[in-house]
Amino acid sequence: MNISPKKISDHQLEDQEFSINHQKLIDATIETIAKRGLGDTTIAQVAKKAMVSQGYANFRFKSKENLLLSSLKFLSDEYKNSWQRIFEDNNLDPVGRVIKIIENDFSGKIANRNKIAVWVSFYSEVKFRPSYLSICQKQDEIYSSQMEKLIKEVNILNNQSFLTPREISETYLSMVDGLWQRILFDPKMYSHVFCKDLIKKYFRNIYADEKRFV
Amino acid sequence: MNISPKKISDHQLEDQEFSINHQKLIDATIETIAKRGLGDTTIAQVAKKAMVSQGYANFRFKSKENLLLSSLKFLSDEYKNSWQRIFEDNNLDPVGRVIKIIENDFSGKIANRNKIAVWVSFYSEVKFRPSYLSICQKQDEIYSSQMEKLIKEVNILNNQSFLTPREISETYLSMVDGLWQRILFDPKMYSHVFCKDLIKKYFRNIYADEKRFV
DNA sequence: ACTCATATTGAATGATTATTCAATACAAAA
DNA sequence: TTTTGTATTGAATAATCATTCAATATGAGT
Repeated sequence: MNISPKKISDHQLEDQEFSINHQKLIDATIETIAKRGLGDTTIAQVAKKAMVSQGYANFRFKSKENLLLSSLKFLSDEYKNSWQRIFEDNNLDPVGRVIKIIENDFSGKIANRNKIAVWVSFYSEVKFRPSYLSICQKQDEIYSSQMEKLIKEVNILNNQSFLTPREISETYLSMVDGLWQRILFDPKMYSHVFCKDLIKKYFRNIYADEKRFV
Repeated sequence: MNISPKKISDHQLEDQEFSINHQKLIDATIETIAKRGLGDTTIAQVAKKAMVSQGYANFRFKSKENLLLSSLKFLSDEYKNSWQRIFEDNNLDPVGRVIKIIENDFSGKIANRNKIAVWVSFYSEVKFRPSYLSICQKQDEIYSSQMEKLIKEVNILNNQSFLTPREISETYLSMVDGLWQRILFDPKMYSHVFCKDLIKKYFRNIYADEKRFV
């Protein structure tokens, strides 16, 4: 892999979003990574899948690095939108929101094998590319703190005090990451139903009276 | 005629794992992946670190792919040896063994940031390289079934029946994978102590009377 | 129709890197 | 010492790819 970074300004980034080709290229990048892996993803393949010329792909994103970064940003935003909506949903009580969060984290849109493959590819490079880290980390911090806040409400309503909201929230987050990774290994065994049930059982064990965590 | 006893020549002995250079190259490969990532690891860098010529590295392992595979195998075996010993330790009661397993999974030798970086790099390629998958998967299955057996013993001794051994074991394994990944993101926050305490608290919540899970 | 600005192409370039192999160092046997 | 077989080197090769850019297409304004 041969990447020479080339920074572009925020102004340029915004401009790009209005282009159809911009999104076509990002979609093609994600598909290609999912199919061949980050290391074997070339601009030529992405451009071909997006049906533009190779030169154009590079011209549009200034560098391969920038194309990858934009793709990670896109995935990250998509995920964030999905859980943001749930945390802000006032029609649901705290437990109802927790259940929606679990279901979202193992929905077909989020926890499918292709998207997980892309996530894990980027994760694996996080140590070497600070730009990847900052995108992933910022998102994770918000998710983490929102989750903790939500669990605090559940704890109060259920008179649970042995485990702190922080502990429950951290346990949940690490289980999700771990299960996603396991879906990559063995998608049959780690079906969405299996993963959701495992996590619900974890909560049921904590909140014994809450029958919705079956 | 005096027939001297047949001697096995040095080069035959050294053929595989007995060679010093063999191990030097594997160590150098792991160090290089940890430092630069799988995608940016070149034979030239590995050879330089191992202080042999580039041509020799390739000659010895036949291909880069094979060198990577051997390195993964080495890491995998090292990990396996560490937990195998604990599962077989008859001096400890079941709970004692569980605690040792947790401590091993977050020991400096196993859960350091370099080794995790290497693991995650290989994990991320598992979907595209069946040879990686088979090495990781086989090991994981044994670990998984041993853990389940161990938890079964703990469950019986502690009259715990709401959560099945399988569920507890799967939860533990996914938490470990998730926490390892998080160590990569933020090694300060996810210290070994933090990770071990989080997991022990999980067990303490299940086995309320077992004071060793502090 | 013509001009000019922008969008897009695709072939050429240059850098990187796995792999090969002829040449050499080395060591053991004769 | 000389021979012989093996270990190791490092330079050459060939393949892959990101990146560049001169050429061309497109389309809006006049």
